[in-house]
Amino acid sequence: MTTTVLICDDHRIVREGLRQIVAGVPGVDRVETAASGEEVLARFPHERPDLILMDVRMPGLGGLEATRRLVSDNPDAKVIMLTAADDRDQVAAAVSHGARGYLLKDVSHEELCAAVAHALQGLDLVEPSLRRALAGREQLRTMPPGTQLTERELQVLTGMSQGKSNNQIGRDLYLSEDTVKTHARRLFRKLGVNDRAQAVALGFRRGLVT
Amino acid sequence: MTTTVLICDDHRIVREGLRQIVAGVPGVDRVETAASGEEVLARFPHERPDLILMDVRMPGLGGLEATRRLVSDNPDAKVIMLTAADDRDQVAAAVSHGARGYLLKDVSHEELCAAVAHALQGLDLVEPSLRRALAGREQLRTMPPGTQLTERELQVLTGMSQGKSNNQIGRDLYLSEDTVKTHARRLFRKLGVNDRAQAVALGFRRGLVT
DNA sequence: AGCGACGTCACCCTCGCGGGTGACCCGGAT
DNA sequence: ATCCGGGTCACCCGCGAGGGTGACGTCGCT
Repeated sequence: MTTTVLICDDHRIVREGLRQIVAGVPGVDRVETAASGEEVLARFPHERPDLILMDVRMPGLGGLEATRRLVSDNPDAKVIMLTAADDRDQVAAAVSHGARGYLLKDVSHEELCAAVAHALQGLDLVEPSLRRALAGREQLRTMPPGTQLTERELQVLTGMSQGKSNNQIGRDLYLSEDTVKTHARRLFRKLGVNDRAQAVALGFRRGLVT
Repeated sequence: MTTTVLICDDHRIVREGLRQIVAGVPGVDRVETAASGEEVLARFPHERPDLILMDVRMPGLGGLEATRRLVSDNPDAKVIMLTAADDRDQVAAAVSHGARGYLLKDVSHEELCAAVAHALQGLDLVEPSLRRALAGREQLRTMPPGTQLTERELQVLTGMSQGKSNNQIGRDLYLSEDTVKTHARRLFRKLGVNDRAQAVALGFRRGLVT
């Protein structure tokens, strides 16, 4: 039985770098690469990799959404999210979306090897420096729906990030301005912000909008 | 005489990946790595690398500002910016800041080797797919001061991206709210936007704020 | 049948935002 | 000496944004 690791990142350089490192891990027989979350979803059913290393920040389907869908369809999939050092929000979100663990992108060669080896043995990964960020993990998993942005709210936030007024957003979505304002108020509450500028900033930082 | 390439990226994985590739380029004798723009500035005078590969997106001193300062102090420095596929604004900005060229992060192994080899021969690099983005290069270089954000304006924009009101920004910077509003108006004009939400979005997209 | 989340819309009210304009000071370039 | 860019501050004005509240419909779950 062969052990396969699938690497997913939109930057070829990162893919190759990871491949070089992961290929040297004892017990890893094959290393595959994918350039997008969509590709992972499409290939997983056929290739059944034992472990997936996936970047959070990707164009199109982001790492979070890709993981959520993947794990939803394939509960046995093991996903380790790769993240920059500064997006703890995304890390917490990743775990709540079904990732088995996460790694900072600036881990050393050795740490990465060890992490992959551990993950292949079925262990979940928690980077020490960010352990506290996961203290609220259970809260995230069992978080009442009231704290996740709904589709509509995300559409309104996207409109805001494009500099549109509530009225313009309403016309785009075939809604009244008052309805847009209602969604705006609700998403402000969920994000814990007071105005659209803050919402846009937080949206960018959390990767909700691009 | 040895030929040295200095790689600068905040992610160790990317550094190692690039090192693997660049080390194989004919004519390259040494490959050094740095984790931040500050480190490059500090080490350049002593090590005098023949070529620097620098990521645009880095915490602290960004790739753009690091390049600007480096080239300002050392006009003979050769810098190639590494950029994601979607930030053309930053590419144009990079060139205007003194970079000799740029590469998309998902270039192939071969393209990267060829690019490094060319750069070491003193040629500037222009990725075909983004050549048009540089049509305005001269405009950028000779751009009248009226279109670059001033230090104050950037401070105000930063405050906006942190969700602060004009009043709060004023208190932070020891200015009156009216003065903040004046800076806000001016930076809106320069960015071509109508409100702070648009300004924040554009700021994030152009890498002016993080 | 009841409940809660979501979506839609409306009304009121307050306040900060953004635009326009004018003014003064400073420093560097011509 | 003059001009211009930048910084600082002030006034007025209109409008959109944001908060509060209430309402009604549709789901899906229990």
